[in-house]
Order: sequence, then structure tokens, then C-alpha cells
Amino acid sequence: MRRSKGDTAETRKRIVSAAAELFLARGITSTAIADVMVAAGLTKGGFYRHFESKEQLIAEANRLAFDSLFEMLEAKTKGKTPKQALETIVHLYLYQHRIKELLYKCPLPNLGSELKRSNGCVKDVTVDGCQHLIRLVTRQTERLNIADHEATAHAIVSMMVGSVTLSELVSDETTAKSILANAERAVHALCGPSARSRRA
Amino acid sequence: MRRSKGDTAETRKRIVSAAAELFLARGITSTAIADVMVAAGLTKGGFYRHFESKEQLIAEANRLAFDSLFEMLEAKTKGKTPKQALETIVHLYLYQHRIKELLYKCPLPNLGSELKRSNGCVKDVTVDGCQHLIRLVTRQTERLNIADHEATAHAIVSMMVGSVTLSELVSDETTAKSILANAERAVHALCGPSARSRRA
DNA sequence: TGTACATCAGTGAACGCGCGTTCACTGATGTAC
DNA sequence: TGTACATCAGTGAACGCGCGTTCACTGATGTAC
Repeated sequence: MRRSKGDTAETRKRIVSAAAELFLARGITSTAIADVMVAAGLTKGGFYRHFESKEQLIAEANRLAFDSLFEMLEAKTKGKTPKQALETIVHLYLYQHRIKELLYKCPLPNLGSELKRSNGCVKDVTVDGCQHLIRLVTRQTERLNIADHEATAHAIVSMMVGSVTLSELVSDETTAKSILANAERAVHALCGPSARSRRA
Repeated sequence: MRRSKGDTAETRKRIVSAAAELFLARGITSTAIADVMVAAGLTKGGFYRHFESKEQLIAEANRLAFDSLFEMLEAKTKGKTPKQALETIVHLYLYQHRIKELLYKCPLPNLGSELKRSNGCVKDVTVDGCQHLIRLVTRQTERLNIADHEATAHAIVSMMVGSVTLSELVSDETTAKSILANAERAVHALCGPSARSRRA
């Protein structure tokens, strides 16, 4: 039965949102389209009224996850000093799995190896997200007057992605926590006074 | 046709080796058992004479990849000063994709998100490998007399895994290279003179 | 050492299941007049 | 504003393919005597 335009648009959003949550929690290949549709309160037959293929859904779900992460990080750092802003970004990113208000997790540590082998629009979204995250951090290292702000930003993002990956992997909760805490400390060290070239 | 004991053992090794290469290059789910068997010069029907399930093969292939990586790192750092040894570990790890003599790549950045959701023996091998890598680095930071050597080792391993993940992901070769170079520099900074507590 | 039989690595076909995709159908919405 | 028809979101069944796993069979190796 046909639905009104508004309903249709809302249904589509619900599907993408359910997909983002399921993909990030269970992985892409182990999430079937039927799972997504059921989570969105529909049956799988209706999927192709909204999307051309699973590929397209993957791309849109990842874009949603990236966009809402970046939007939250922008909002939470607005008006803060560069030091506070950088600390906020790093802290929120590292503890993304424990923050309820963050609907979707970052695709980079959660789907990294699945996305690495992707093509076309999925690849594009991933690369964009990756560059966007680097830019977000670079903006703060630049404001902090760090000697080589771009290099430092690269190192920070690598550490963010790597530590989240590792902490989700090791089954021991104590180790997981200390990996995150140590990443946070290391970022601090990389941005410490000896790294600043000019007065802040 | 039945084979001699030696042949059988060798065939088994060939299957595990082919699996490790294919899994790490193409991902686990997108590598079929038939692909592995063909790469090992056999037909897929013979697989179950050697293994109970694909699961078991995944576990063994990952163990092989981890073990040969660690073995190489041990060999290359033997007899070196802690500073040289740490630099060697980090450098070889970061540039693992460009080193031909390294048969298998590290499962952590290459299969991280696929392994994260694994269970049983696959999970065990992954966690072991992760801890082993941390220990390998910790041994050097300890010898370097770094103030908090375990915390620093965690940070270094996070950066190693994260930067390899990211550099394989971004399609732009220039960015990929600079991510790796900046990770190497950052490790250097984390182990710099200000991080040493006692005289070396 | 030689012979007869059991074992079992490897083959190729077949099975069965899950999943992405397609399709005929339904009935409410949107549109033309 | 009301009526008639076209559109199309959603359903449930079916299709087709890939892939993990099983199986009957072959013939060389290993073993018992």
C-alpha cells in the first residue's frame, strides 16, 4: 500500500539508521538485508523500493555514521580553547563505545578491514570520512601552534583508530581500559609544551 | 590416492600458508575454501581430510601469520641496542606491505574488524597475537628505561596498528606515506629523552 | 622379503542453506479532469 | 469538490548463486602375517 511522501522519506531514513547500527555492531557481511529491514519494522521485499543495492545502503549507512560523529564532535568543541577542543575530540572518540548519546560508532576502527577492500561509492565515503577526521584534528593542532601540526594530527588519528581497534579486540577489560587511557596520555605528550613552536 | 606421512604434513602446511596469504590479502569472508585449496594446488573436496572446519583454518592461518611476523621481528632485533631494536620493530611493522621477505602481514590491521567479532579458537589466537605484539614492544621500552614503559608500549602499538590501517585505507599514495612517516616520528617523540626516567 | 588387506589423501559431484535480488499483487496516495 | 485512473510503498513468495560441508569412489601407502 502506497505511503505519503513524508512517510516514504522517513521510512528510508529508518532503514539507513538501522543499517548503520547493525553494520557497526555486527559487521557488514554478517548483517543481511532482511535483518536491517526487520529492525526498521518492514519486510525485506520492500528494500528495493528505496535502494538500488546493498552496496548503496552500505555507503549511505557509513556516511550517516561519519556525519553524525563529526556533527557531535563539532558541537562539543564549539567555543572551546584548542587544548580543550582537542582533548574533547580525543576523549569522545576513544570512549565512543561507552557513550550512549552517540548513536553510531566510527566506521574506521569498527569496519576498517571490511571497508579497506571496498570499491566505488563505499570506498569514496570511507576515504572522505577518514580525511574529514584528520582535518578535524588538524584544525586543533594548528590552533595549538604545534610545530608540525599536520604530522601530529596524523599521529593522533592513527593512535585514536588503533587504540579503539585494539581495546575492542582484547577480551580483558582491564587491558582494554588501559590501552585507551594510555592513548589519551600519549596524545597529551605529543601536544605537550615541547611540541609548541610559538607561544599559544 | 593416499600419500606418505611427510607428504600429508607438507600438504597441510601448504593449505595453511595459502590461507594466510589469501585471508590477509582479500579478507576472510571473501575468501572461499575452494580458493584456498586451488591456491594450494588441490581441489576443495580434500579440505576436510586436514581440517574440521573453515573456523579451524582461520585460527591456524592467523597463528601462522602472527608467528612468522614475531619470529622475523625477534631475529631482526637480536643483539641490537634497545633504541635500534624498537626502531626496527616499528619500521618493519609500518612498512610490512612493502617488504617482500615478510610472507604474511599482521592480522590486526588487515583483519581487525573481522576478527573482533570472532569466537572460540579464532578469538584466542587473535588475543594472543595482540598481547604478544604488546609484549615485544614493552620489552624494548623497558630496556630503554622509559618512565612508564608499559603505557608507552601500548601507545606505540596503537599507533602502529592505527597507522597501517589508515594508510591502507586512504587511496592517495602521498597521504598513505605521510601517515606512516608521521607515525614513525611520533614514536620517536614518545621515546625521546624527556620520556627516560633513569640514565640509559 | 613378499603378499593381502586396511587405511586414508585426494577427487568430483551433490546437498542444503543463506542471502541478494526479482516479481506479481495489494491497496492507499496522488493527480488529471 | 468529486470522480477515475495511475502510481508506487510494502508484502510474501520465488529465483539463483555461492559456498561450507558431505559422500562415494579411487588408488597409493602402510601394516599384519
